[in-house]
Amino acid sequence: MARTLGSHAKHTKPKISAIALNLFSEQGFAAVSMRQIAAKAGLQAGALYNYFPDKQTILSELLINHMENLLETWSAQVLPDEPNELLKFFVDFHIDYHLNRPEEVFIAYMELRNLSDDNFRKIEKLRGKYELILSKILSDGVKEDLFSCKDIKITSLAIIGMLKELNTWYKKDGRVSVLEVKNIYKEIVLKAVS
Amino acid sequence: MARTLGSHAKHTKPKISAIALNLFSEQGFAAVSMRQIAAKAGLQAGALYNYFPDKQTILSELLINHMENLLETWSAQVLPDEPNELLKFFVDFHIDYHLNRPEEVFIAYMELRNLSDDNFRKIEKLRGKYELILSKILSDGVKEDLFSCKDIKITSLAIIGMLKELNTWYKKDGRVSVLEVKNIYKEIVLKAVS
DNA sequence: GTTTTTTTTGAACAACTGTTCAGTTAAAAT
DNA sequence: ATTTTAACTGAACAGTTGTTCAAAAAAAAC
Repeated sequence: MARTLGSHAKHTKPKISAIALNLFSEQGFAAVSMRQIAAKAGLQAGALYNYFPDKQTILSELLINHMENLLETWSAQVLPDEPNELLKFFVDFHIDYHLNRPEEVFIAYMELRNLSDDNFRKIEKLRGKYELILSKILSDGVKEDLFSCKDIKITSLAIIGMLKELNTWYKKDGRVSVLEVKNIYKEIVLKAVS
Repeated sequence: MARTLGSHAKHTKPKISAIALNLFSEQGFAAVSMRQIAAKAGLQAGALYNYFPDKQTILSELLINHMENLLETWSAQVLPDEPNELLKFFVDFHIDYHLNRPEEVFIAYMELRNLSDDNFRKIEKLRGKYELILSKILSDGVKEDLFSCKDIKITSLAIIGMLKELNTWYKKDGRVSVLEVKNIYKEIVLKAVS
């Protein structure tokens, strides 16, 4: 067998992705050049085209992987049955997952307009799935008369929006620990649907 | 008196700002060129430099004006005394103001990294002032034993984050009216600090 | 050690970038 | 009607952009 496709690529492609993620989140997609990415990877710009057909694909792969990874990680969790506990679990999970991936969160939020229509729809679909997880938790809770809210879909979006905001200001070495922040948010969320 | 400085500029400068706002919010600061802005204003790129010393200043003026305008508009409101009513008033105000200015909100969120350190600090300061409005409402309510929350600053950020999220999905011709959305959010916010 | 295949280079392409500025146009002031 | 001044043009500058591709290098397979 000849040298298998990507014998080196196995190392190089993820490296490029990681560097691109870092640069995109720092400077924005449009402000980062292929030469910049290549330089940090120890390559010439042309070499990037062995791994990605164009610049946009580097971004869309990052975004799609991020969302798919989020959903897969959720699926792997062992969930509590009781709606109150499950809602708290969701808040903890969301905060943990996102605070540990600030760069992905940032570009997922900012760079959607740089995607092709196709890739944009893919992301929207994945995002919808995630929102549905929370909507399901809320509607189950409402059915059991444990939660109360005027509109489940909007409440889901509001809660996720509130959680996302965390990423824009939270600093690990700040005034409050992750544990404290989680407790504060869990209290707010639980009261919001009470 | 000779032709006063800006006799024409009075029309042209706001026009440039409006066009830039539109383009920045659509494509992002880095992706928009001076020639693009100029073309939409019926000018050559060079003419823009009669009104702005550089590209970044177009952006920073937009952002600073947006925040100052927000604070001034708030100051001009006649506020209710009672904390519950005041909090509801704040939610209504925020939603009204921001849903009517989607482009400003978008760039205020996305393009901070394109500012110089100086301008960035200015924006942060203005933002802090706005957060303080909500913090004050909450702490007054807590004093009167009407509200309860673990951490006033974080709760303020969480609420503002939740309200901001609205701008990312709300469509005027969608399933729910602005009035309904406001009511839903007011209920969530009031319960969250109960 | 030779062949085969993958990976990378480096130059080239045509277009675009923010910004400057001498020179032109047009409008207001006299 | 003439002067003064603001507004704008259009070309130029020096650099960067995403992308392509023949040729070279490097690594695996035989």
